[in-house]
Amino acid sequence: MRRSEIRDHLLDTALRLFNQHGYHATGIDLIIAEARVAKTTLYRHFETKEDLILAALERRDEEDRNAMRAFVEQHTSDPVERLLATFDFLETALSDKQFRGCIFVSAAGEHKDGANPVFRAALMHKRLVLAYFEELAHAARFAGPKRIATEINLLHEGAMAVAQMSRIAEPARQAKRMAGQLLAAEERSSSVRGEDAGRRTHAS
Amino acid sequence: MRRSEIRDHLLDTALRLFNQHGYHATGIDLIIAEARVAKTTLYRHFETKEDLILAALERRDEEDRNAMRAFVEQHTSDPVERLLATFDFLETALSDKQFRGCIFVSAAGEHKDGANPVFRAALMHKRLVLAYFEELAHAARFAGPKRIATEINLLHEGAMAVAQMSRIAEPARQAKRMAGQLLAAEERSSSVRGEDAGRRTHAS
DNA sequence: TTTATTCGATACAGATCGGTATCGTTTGGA
DNA sequence: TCCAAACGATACCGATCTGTATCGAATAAA
Repeated sequence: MRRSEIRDHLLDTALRLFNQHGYHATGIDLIIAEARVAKTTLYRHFETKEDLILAALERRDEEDRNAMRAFVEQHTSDPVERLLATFDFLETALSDKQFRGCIFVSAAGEHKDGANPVFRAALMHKRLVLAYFEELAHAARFAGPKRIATEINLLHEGAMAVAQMSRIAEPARQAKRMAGQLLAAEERSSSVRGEDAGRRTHAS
Repeated sequence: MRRSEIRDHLLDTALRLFNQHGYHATGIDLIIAEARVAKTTLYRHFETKEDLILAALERRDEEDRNAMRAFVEQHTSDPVERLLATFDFLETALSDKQFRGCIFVSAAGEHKDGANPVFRAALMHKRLVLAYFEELAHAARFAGPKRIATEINLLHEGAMAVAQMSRIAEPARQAKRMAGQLLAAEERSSSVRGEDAGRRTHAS
């Protein structure tokens, strides 16, 4: 394995174990055993365990948001449908047998101090996701895109929290139905091509 | 302190520290230091740390659900308003400066194995809360009380998850507005006193 | 007042934690 | 081909973890 491959492999392994057991419960010794790497090697790539956690979260942050963007954009071009398509993407995540809750929520839950770097990294991810929802809400010409985005976000968080314990993907579908109903009642400025404002959108 | 007082005091202290630092990050030594109790005393009341966690969760489970019931029932007698009043109760919880996320979600997040007793205790709490929502939805004569209850539940979970990171209580108010809007569109069987079915409920 | 129980204090056991030091081997680039 | 860097393996460090053992003092009921 080349140097960059080892680093990636370590991040993959760490993320998998963090998701499976949590952050405190996952020891360095377990990570290197699963990754089949010497302890010295790990500490040559990451100064501390916290650095490893931060690197893992940053990687997943970019991966997740890129994957959601790609999924949504190739799924539909209608701006309102794109907001709803985020729940389809969410459903694929919750459908994973290995899903054990949002790793960023768990990270924040195990590092509750607001000044903790891990907490701040998790918070940053949530802000970026919210910004994407806002971008979609803006493109859909909703009257209050910020509020719409926070509503979509709240539904996402709710679905993930419920699925964390029930271990089923249904909450994603339910959240999508709720979002569809809420969005249908929202005012939108008419588009340049004379689309109806506030028309009822169908939830796929 | 009498024996029962010590036990209660230990549970109080443990719950406070679990909420502040998490479960793994809170050591037995810290708990006994904060509770000003000898280690032998703690282990005379609880066999293991896991037993302490379970006892703490069970206590909070009953406390929380009783408090919500009491809050809701004395707040209004209208069944639909009672469903919405659960969000007012939630707001009081999120307004606490010490709120760092739902302790049951955190417990499940740190004990992710579905067979783990701590996970199961957290799951049980969530089921009982959901059952209460279902009870309220049934009393409000909604056509699909089970679905209504899971929707209310999803909004609660979403508000708590968002508030865990943003550290503000606004998500509770937003969730209430969303719930009010969703419930207003739901069909209800007319009550015996000839109340309007499906009338619009105002969100306080 | 006696007696059994519970308490606090402390020392300690054994395991595990994150992290370092050492050293021989492998490997990739100049 | 040579050399520096990165590798694996392993022993080790001090700290911390959960949990136990010991023992004298406090306490409460009979």
